[in-house]
Amino acid sequence: MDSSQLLKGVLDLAVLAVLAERDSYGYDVVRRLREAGLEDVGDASVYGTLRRLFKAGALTSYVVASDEGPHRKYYGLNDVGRSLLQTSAKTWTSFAATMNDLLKEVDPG
Amino acid sequence: MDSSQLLKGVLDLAVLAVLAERDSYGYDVVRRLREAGLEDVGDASVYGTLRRLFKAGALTSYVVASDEGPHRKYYGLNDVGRSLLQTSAKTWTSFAATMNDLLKEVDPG
DNA sequence: GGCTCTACTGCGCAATGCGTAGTACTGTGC
DNA sequence: GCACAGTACTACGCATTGCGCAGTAGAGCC
Repeated sequence: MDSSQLLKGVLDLAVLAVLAERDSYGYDVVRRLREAGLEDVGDASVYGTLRRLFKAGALTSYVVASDEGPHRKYYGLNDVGRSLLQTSAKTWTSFAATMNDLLKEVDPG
Repeated sequence: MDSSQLLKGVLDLAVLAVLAERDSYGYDVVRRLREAGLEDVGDASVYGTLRRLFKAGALTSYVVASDEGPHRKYYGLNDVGRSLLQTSAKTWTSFAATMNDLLKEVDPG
């Protein structure tokens, strides 16, 4: 199975999770997700997700000048985002539990 | 988050898992997935997945007449399917672990 | 001046789950 | 006999969303 498909519907959650820790900008979110283990995440996917979440009203946004390159567009969670994160996390956890249940009878050994 | 998106890339795995238990036909796979907790899975998605997996050479197929309705197209795992199931399960498990890691710092408690 | 790293945007594509309609067989109730 | 529900499958088109790639642009290094 192409692991990239697994991100569908979960990248939002992953992005919200890293933003919950602290405000961040696109390039940095990509780095942090990859460090967390999502090594194959595409940068365009993350930027797209940030834009989508912002458009959906879940994020605040502000621009900060940088010493080592172009300006950075920081994003942070607002109340909508925090609440979205909580409900999404619950949905994910319960879904993952269901899948693990389905799979446990499959264990090869 | 729309929980339907969570199925992306995972429905294959779920279908393979129920077929691993025993051979089954589309209508029955839908029922078993819903009983397992995937209540929102659409029937067309399952039929589509079965056709896709069959076309990919992961399933065998045979038709059986039924007493209580139209014929049933049974599907079962072959070697390719079993191996696909094993690798997909591993990929999923590791991915889920990564996500749980990301989320554990988010816990509202 | 060209190269790399940083940082973001936009375009179009591919995968896949879903809604809906359609076909068709069996059994039940009138 | 006929309408209807339950069973069982197929086909068409849509929406979502992650990705590849190209493009723009600033800062530092050679």
